[in-house]
Amino acid sequence: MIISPRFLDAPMRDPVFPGTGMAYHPFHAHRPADFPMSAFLAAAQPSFFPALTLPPGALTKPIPDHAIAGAAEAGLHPALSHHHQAAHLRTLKSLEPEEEVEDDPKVTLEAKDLWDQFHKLGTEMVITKSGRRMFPPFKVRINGLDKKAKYILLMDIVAADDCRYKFHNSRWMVAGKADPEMPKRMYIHPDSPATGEQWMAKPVAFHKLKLTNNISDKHGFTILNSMHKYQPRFHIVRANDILKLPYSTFRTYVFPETDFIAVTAYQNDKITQLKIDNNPFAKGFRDTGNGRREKRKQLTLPSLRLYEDQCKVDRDGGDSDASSSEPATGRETAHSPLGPASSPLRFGRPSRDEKTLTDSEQELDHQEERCAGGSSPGQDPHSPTPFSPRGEDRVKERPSPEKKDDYPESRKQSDSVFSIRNLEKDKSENRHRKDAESSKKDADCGPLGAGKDGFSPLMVQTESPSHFSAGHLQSLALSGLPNQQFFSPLNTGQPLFIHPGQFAMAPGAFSAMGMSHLLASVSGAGGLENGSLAGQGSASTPTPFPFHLSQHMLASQGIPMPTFGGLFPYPYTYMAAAAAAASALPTSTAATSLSRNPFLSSSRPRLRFNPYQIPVSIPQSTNLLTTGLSSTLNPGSESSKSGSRETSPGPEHHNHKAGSSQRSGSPKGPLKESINELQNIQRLVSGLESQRESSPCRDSPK
Amino acid sequence: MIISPRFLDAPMRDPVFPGTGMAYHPFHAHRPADFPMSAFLAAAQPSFFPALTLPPGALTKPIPDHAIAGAAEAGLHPALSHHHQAAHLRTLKSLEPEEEVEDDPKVTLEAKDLWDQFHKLGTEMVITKSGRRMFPPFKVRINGLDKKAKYILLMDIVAADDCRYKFHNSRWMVAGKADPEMPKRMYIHPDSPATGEQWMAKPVAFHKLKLTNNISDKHGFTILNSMHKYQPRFHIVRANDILKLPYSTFRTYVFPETDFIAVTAYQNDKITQLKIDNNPFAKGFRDTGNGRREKRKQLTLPSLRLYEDQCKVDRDGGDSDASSSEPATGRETAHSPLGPASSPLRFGRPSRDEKTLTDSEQELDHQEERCAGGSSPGQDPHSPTPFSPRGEDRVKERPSPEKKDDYPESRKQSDSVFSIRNLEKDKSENRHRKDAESSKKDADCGPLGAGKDGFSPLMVQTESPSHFSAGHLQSLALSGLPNQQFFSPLNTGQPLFIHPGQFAMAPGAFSAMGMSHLLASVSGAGGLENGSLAGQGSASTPTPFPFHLSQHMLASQGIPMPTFGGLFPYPYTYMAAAAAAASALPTSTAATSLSRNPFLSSSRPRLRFNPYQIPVSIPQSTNLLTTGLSSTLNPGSESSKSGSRETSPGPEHHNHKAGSSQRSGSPKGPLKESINELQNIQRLVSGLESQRESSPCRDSPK
DNA sequence: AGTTTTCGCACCTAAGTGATAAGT
DNA sequence: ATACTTATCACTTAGGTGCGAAAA
Repeated sequence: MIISPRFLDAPMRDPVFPGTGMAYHPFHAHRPADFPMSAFLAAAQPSFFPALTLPPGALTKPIPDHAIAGAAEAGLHPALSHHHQAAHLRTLKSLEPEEEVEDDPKVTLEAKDLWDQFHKLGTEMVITKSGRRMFPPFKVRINGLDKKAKYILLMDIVAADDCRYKFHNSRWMVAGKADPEMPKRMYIHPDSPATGEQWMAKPVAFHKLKLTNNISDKHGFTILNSMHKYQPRFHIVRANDILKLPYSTFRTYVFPETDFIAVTAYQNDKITQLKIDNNPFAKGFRDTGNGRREKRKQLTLPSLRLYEDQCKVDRDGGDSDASSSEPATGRETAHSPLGPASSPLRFGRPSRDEKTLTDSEQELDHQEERCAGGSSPGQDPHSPTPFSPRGEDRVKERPSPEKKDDYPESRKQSDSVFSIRNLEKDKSENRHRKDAESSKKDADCGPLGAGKDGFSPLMVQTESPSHFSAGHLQSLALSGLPNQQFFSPLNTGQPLFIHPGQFAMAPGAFSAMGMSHLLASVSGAGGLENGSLAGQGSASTPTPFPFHLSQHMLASQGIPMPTFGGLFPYPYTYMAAAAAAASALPTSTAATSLSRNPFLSSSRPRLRFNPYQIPVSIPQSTNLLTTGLSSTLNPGSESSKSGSRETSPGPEHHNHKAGSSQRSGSPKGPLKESINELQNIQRLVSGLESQRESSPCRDSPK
Repeated sequence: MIISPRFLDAPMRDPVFPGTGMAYHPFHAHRPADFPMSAFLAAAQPSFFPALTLPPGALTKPIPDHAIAGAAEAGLHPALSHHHQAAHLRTLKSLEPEEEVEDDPKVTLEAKDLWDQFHKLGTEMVITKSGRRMFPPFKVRINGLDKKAKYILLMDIVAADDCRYKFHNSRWMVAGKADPEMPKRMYIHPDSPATGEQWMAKPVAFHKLKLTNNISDKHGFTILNSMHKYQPRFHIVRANDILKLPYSTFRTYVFPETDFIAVTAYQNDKITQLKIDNNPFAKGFRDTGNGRREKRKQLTLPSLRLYEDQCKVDRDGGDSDASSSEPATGRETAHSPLGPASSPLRFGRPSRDEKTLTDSEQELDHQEERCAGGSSPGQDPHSPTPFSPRGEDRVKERPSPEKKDDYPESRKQSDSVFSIRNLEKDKSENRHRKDAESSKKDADCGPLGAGKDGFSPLMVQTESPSHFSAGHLQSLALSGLPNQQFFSPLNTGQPLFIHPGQFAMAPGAFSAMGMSHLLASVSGAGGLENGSLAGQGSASTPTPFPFHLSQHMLASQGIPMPTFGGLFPYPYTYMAAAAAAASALPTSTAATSLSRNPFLSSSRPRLRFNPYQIPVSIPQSTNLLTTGLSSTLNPGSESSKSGSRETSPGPEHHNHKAGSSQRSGSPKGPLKESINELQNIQRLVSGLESQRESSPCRDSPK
């Protein structure tokens, strides 16, 4: 009743793309044409649209016949899609309907070296009332999509743990339990939906996503709690319409090096300086003898390669999310002849810093400390050097700080992918990197050593049957790659029990280009607020209850839902909460994707889910479920190895702190039951035990 | 053989929306699901997308059930689109599939008064190598769409006549025959496709369209010839996918007051000053006692209401085409509580300046002069006053120059529509407006009198059967509203024989939001390049030949096709060239829509067409066909009256210079034949004689 | 008293604008 | 020399940054 066993005993296919370190997820699902459509809202109005841009040369390639297929997908009758191809002009393959080509997305983080530099220091992101961008821009390069299929790309930011932090004695410390979560919002990339070919053409940037601490934000910005740690996530959904989002498979990627602590004012001067040195908009604060830079001191590092220098290479083909004002952050597209200026090191054979997994797990008992240390190693000494040399060797060459020449490397996406493969295979080594050496020194080594630590995205793929019972909670395993000082797997097992309707989009995203309908909400099964778990009652039936959103505003970035509770007085089917993150997957290579877990990666049937929580009565309760199933890969586990867990709960992982189950704060009476149900499901799905009752953060460790 | 008679004797429905002056075009066409898809290209890549923005509050309205219908349109099975509506939440109407609701688009030009001010002086648009926006931004307000249906909105700029101009003695003079046309590009509004509701929510702006004189432009900008006169056109296409564009019905609207002469440097100081005074980006050049403004002299008009003042009212809900950098041009949206600051006068009962038609026609022999006078009345004295008072009376009141208060007026779109109706009925009057009084005086009166001259858009609607033979050339009649000094009907009968594939979009428009496929080209029938007219041979058969575009680049604004010729070595079916413009329609009110012509406006079968030329071997030859059928409304002709022309050639119009048939420069040997064929077709279709062999512009009249 | 948040500010990028002077 | 074109410039809007003082 809780969960159909078919999800568990489905035959598993090779979950791992051979040698890539990326999850291999053949996609055969047909567009859910036969899926009951339920509650969808489409009231967006075109407005204020910065226009979309296609880079020169985008169409230069021979005409893809998939265009035709695409036409069919777009609503044309397939039979009408291909006629009389001018044979002499055709440079393309076949005219057959070409149904549902399998895809196998491989995602790499752009500017990984920059992210690593920040991560070493404990990344901080300023959140303001008016909304603030993330500075190291979240940008990914994608491969392995079905060129003809349409995809919707999304991003969200979830709590990385259950702690509140404070910056004390120049380092981040846990300062208690997390505050109530803010309403979650899913940011839909404004280009969505677009074809795989389009997405793969250049790095996909999410510059338009803005962070705010304004709980009553009306722009659709992502609302965060200051002094809390967060983990951005990236989702790929194969769907040609936003309306299908709730019923589609989400493939989720997590890059542990992109976690950060939200702040209203920078705490760590090194972070500040790193931002100033790399963010072109902060150029005015650089120590270029202009005076007036008191606070900056000696932090400026002469040899530090500035991020903006890497960028600006590709002026023409901006990033896909680039808006008019994204000076340098989006410049290193592979599309450009100069190629992505972003982390060249990143593409080299990744140094294998894997295996830290085991070590990380051993740190379980230091929960609080780990919470703090995870992102603020500013003071911690781990020598980063050991790895960089090797990685560099395999790469063309270590690019000079002043490089603009990463073109050769950037151009080869295959290279980057390849590096990932190697990563996967090298996981036997475990290296501890000295965390940032204080002040300038660490900055120097950053681009080199830090650039190629073995971080890889963790991937989770779920497929939600429309009548998904209870919701399969999946945990997003974070590849807690022991980059340098990777304290331990993050408690990324954030409760992902978010209202499915919480989608946010870039300005205008919904209104135009096929996104015209506003997905105000999605249907959910079972009335959670009534105390019944979604998986029960109507939840198990494929008859979702459509519901209308009485959304109060349409923001430039999305459709913020009013806070949970009271908004959805009627029962609805939720597809499933996405995986709360499993605790960090220590193996860097294996960490690339949760899908390696045979269970999760089984190509079909997959789980569909909305990576959000089921709406609950009160905002605080949104985090009811902490994923007990931190389906982390065992250290050193090979892709093939993961297959052993197929239908059984699988090997429990040792990371105790993985999913912190149900926060004490939120679960209400009736919800408890639901939670238990969900947890059971989780266990089944993930094959991991979900015990952890206590919050990982007892209180301030100090 | 040339053209199927069914187009001619189709029963006509009331072509005119009662009292609106707008064409009434009931739309029952089903999305061409059964239309043979042929050559389509879909290779766009997401890139550099300024994000789209949805204004806060866009979703505030009750959830539209059409959202569901929209979902069905988007590719979902209709049967699956509506389920279990949560009755208690539903504020909407019915759940029925709601198929194909008729629409009746009414389009009004935004900031008409500003346009009029410029037009009086002879609008000049700077074109640069790097691309330049139009200053009075082309912006329209739309009504009467099917809220649930999806539409693609387009804009293009076609030659207004066949002349080359020079600015001599402070006035524009014809200086010979037009230079070879540049490759045409169709600009697709980046928000396309979007629902009628979305388009109607606020004025639709085309700010992102850029003009250039760089023939090798790689951005997709619209390429124009300097010193030539052009006429922007606006198109509404009911289609939910760009791929269907070539097979869809184009409803074309022409606003005569938006014509302009392309220049590389301003010639008329008054134009310069008007731009400076109204364009916020040129604020730095205003005579605000800053000194350094030598050339500006006394042109600054104290009482002149600045365009930018009108704008800025609606900060939040930007225009639909507004990008990040569109300071003031797109601010007067009706969406805003303050309402559109744009021409309030425009909405009043339009003054009936009609009837000038006859007069204009009488000026036929002064072709050269008319060419010149049409847009450069700077020196010509025609008293504008006669009309303005009346128009003002009907309007609320003449807004004060410093008004910000047009909110009350702007808010009532119904008003604007109503005014148009009146316009239509008032066409019996013909008024000559004094052209701009020289220097400041005219500027003063501009906002008043000029603001409400009877300009209305001309509308042409065609429906192209996929197997459209030869192509039905339709002429776009320009309502040569004798605003002030409307010299005469413009030779808007520009050859619209453009390659159907010449579409340009705003940056990224193609890549995302459902526009992901790039429409690189469309199919055409018959091998034009082979010397056979499209209407012949395969043209008459419904089997279009798909062809692939070997386009060399994808520009930010579109997919520029390589210049005509050599690109499409294979035969293809072209849908039909859109109307070359009929010469000016003197009647202002009648001019609102060509559809009033019974022939053109017959609701079904309508003609489908691509408002572009069939590709020809050489760029110059693109203008092979000058529309012989300048289907202009006869002066004072009522909508019902136009019905007489239905199948017969109809009353020939007196405007000799209307369609200048085949330019001497381009037509090559084999093309000649095709041209003749097309001309014949034109005659049949338009019921107008297409004689005029000689170019309207003999040479410099002076 | 200490920490965190807010606000205005100066400084930046990005891009639209006409003037000007130099080309053609 | 004329007439038009081009590049550079100063100036603008719009918006992203961190600073620093003030507020909470």
